[in-house]
Amino acid sequence: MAIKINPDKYDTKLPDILEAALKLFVEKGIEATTTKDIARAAKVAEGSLYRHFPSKEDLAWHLFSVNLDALSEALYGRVLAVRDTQERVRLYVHECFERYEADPTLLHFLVLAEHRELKRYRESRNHPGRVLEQVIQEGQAAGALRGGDPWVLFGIIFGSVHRLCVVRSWGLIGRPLTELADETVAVVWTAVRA
Amino acid sequence: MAIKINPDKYDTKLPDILEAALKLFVEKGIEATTTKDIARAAKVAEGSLYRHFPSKEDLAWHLFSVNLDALSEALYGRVLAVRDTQERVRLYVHECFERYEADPTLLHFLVLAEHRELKRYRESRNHPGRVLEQVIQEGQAAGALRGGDPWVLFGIIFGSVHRLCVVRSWGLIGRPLTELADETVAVVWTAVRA
Amino acid sequence: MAIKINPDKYDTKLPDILEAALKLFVEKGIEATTTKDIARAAKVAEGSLYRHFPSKEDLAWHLFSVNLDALSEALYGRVLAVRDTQERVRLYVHECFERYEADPTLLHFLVLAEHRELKRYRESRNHPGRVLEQVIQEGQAAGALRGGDPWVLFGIIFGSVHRLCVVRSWGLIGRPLTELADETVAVVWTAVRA
Amino acid sequence: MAIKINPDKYDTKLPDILEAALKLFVEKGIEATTTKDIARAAKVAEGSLYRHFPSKEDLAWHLFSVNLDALSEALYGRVLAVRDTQERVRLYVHECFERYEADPTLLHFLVLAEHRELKRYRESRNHPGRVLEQVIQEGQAAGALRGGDPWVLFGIIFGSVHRLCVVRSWGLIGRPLTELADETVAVVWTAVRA
DNA sequence: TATGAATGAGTGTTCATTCAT
DNA sequence: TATGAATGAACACTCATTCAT
Repeated sequence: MAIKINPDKYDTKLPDILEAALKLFVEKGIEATTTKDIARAAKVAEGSLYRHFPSKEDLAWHLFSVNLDALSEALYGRVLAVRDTQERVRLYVHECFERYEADPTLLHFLVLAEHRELKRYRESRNHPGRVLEQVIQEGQAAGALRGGDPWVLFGIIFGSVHRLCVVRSWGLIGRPLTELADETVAVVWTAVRA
Repeated sequence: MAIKINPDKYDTKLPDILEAALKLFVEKGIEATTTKDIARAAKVAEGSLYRHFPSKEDLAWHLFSVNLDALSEALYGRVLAVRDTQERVRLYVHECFERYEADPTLLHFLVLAEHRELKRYRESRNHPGRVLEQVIQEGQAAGALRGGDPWVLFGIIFGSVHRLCVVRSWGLIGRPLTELADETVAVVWTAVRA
Repeated sequence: MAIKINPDKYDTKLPDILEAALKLFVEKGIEATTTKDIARAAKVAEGSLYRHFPSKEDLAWHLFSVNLDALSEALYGRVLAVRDTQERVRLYVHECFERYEADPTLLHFLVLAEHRELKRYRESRNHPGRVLEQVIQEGQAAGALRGGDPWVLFGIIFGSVHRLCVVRSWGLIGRPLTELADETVAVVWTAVRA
Repeated sequence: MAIKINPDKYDTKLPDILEAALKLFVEKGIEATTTKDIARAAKVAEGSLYRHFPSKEDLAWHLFSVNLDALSEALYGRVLAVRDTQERVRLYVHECFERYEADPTLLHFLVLAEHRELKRYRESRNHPGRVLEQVIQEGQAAGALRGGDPWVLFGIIFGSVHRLCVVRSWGLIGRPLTELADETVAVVWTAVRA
C-alpha cells in the first residue's frame, strides 16, 4: 500500500465548486452568475474552474443533466417497479416531494427553472416527465385511468407536483411538501382514475 | 381630403420593437438577447430602443408587466363576474387557453417567465394566480370545493393550466388548447369539487 | 419700405443658444455638455443648433474666439492708447476686472479654463496676453520696467490678474474685483517698475 | 542565489498605465482620452485598466489626488519648516519650479487642472495654495508682509508661479524655470514685503 | 493540479449629427 | 427656418477564458 503524503494535495475541489455554482445559479440565474462569483464562493481560483469544466455553460449543463438524470433514474426505479397505477401515482408524488425537501435548492434548479438547458435535455434524455408519460399510457391501456387526451392527465399530475414545488419555493407553503403528499395524491387520483 | 405624404413618418416603431424583443426573449432568454439583436430584428437602430425605454431591462419589464397586468385584469373581470365556483373554474381555464392560442409567444413569455428578473412582479401586483386564490378561498368557504390545504387545490388547477401551456409550447400537443379546455375543466373539477 | 409680416418669424434664436451654451460649458465643461442640454436650455430643438453651427465644437469655438477677440480688442484699444507704462498696467488690470465683474460667466469661460481651445487660439490670434507682452517689451525698452527676463514680469502681472479671477470664481473673494483693482495695481507695480 | 525565470511575470503594469494615462490626459484632456487610448499607449489590454482602477474617472482622480497630495506635503514640509517669511516665499517658488522641471507633464496635469472633474479636490484636501495662504496670514501678522487684502498677495505669488509654469508648458520659455526662480522670488518679494 | 493577472471580444448605453417634414 | 425622431459609431466597462508560473 502506497504511503500517502499530503493526502489532500490532489483532493479535488469539485464538490465545493458544484455546491457554490448551484447555489448561485438558483439565486441569481445562470447568466447573471459570473465565474468570479463561483470561484469566490467555492474558494478556488477562477482558473481552477477550468480544470473541471471546459466552460461555464458546461458546468451548468453538468449540474443540470447529472442531477436530472439521477432524479429520472430514481423515479424510473421506484415508480415503474410496481404495476398498480394508483400506487405508481402515489410513489411519483411522494418521490418528487421527498427529493424536493431533501435538497430544495437542487430541485429548484432542476425543476422550477424552465431553463434553456431543459430544451436540450428534453430531446436527448429520460426526463422525470417521461416516467409519468409511461405511467399514463400504461394506466389508460389497463383501464385504470380515465380516457381522453393523455396530456390532460399529464398536465394534472405533473402540473400539480411542479406547481406545489414552485409555491413552496416562493415561501407560500410553510410545511414540508412531504406532509401534503398524501392529500395531493388523493385529490389528483380522484381526477385521473377511470 | 388632404393628401398624406409619407403618413408613417412619425409612426413610432414601438410595436416593431416590442414584437421583436418578445420573440427574442422567448427564444433566447432576456439576458442572452442583445440590444443589437433586438434592433436588427425590429429594423431600427440600436439607439432608437432608448427612445422608448431607458434600458433593456425596462423593455423586458414593460413587456412582462403590461401584458401580465392585462391578463390578470381579464381574469379578474371574467372569472369573478360570476358567483358559481364551477363556472369560475371553467372560465379560468378557458380564458387562459384562449389567450394562449391568441398569442402563444406572449403567453409563453408571461407564463414560463419565472424569470429571476421579474420576480419582483409577484411581490407587487395582481398575478393571474391571485384570481385563483380568491376562487379557491371563496369556493371552500361556500362548500363548493373540497376542504384541505388550499394550496393543493391551487396546485391542481394552476398547475394543470400552466403545464398544458408548457407542453403545448414544446410542440407536444398538436391541437389548440381551446379544444382541450372542456376536458381539462371536467377532469380538474372532478378533483377539486366538494 | 417693405412691410414686415410676422417680424419674429425669422428672429434667430442664436442669442438664446449662445447664452445657454456658455452657461452650461462653464458649469459642466464643454465635453460634458450635450447638445440636448443646450437645446433644452435654449428652448430650441436639438437640430436647430445646426442651423447656426456645423458642430458642437464650432459652437464652443465661436463662443471662445469671438469673445476673446473682443476682450483682446478692448485691451488693445484701451491699454495701448496711452504711452505711460504705469498707466498701461493700471488700465490692463482695471479693464480685466471690470470685464470679469460685468460677465463673470463669460470671463470664467474665456480666462479660467485652460481650454484645449486656447491652444488653437494662441497660435492664430491676438490674445489678451499679447497686449501685455507688448506693454512689457516697450516698458523695458523705455526703462520704465525693471530688466531681466520679461516672462517673469509677464507671470507677475498676468498671473496676478488671472489668479484673482480664479479665486473670485471659487467664491473665496466676496467683493467685486473692481474694488481690489487699485490695490492690485499698486502691489504689482511695486514689483515690476524699474 | 535563486534563478529568476521571467521575473517580471507578475510585475504589475501599473506604472505603464499611469504614465500613459498622464501623458494622454495632458495632451487631450481627461474626457477626450478613451480607455482604448490608454490601453494602447500602456501596451495592456483595455480590461487590465480595471484591475487597478474601478473606472477611468478613478484613474484620473488617483493621478490627480495622489500627486497633488505629494506636492502639498512637500510644500508643507519644506516651506513651513522655516519661520522667516521671505525664506518661505523663496522656498515655495523654488520647490514649485524644481518639481515642475522634474516632471513637467505631471505638473502640467496638476497645475493646469482646474478640471471640472477634479473640483472636489479643492474642497476636501490640502492644496498647494493652502500652504501659501498660511504663509501670507502669518507673514502679515508678523509684519513681514504688506497689509491689505491677503488675496491680492496670494494672487501675486501663486499667480506668478502658476503662470510661469503655464508659459513654460506652452514652450515660450526656453530655459528651465529653476534658472528663473531667484529672479522670480526677487520680483515677487519686492511686491509683497512690508 | 492550482493560480490569478491578463486578455479582448462583446455588452448596454450615449450622443453628435442628419434629414424628411 | 425649425423640428425631433432616427441613426450608428464610439464609449466605458464586463467577464469567460487563457496561460506562464
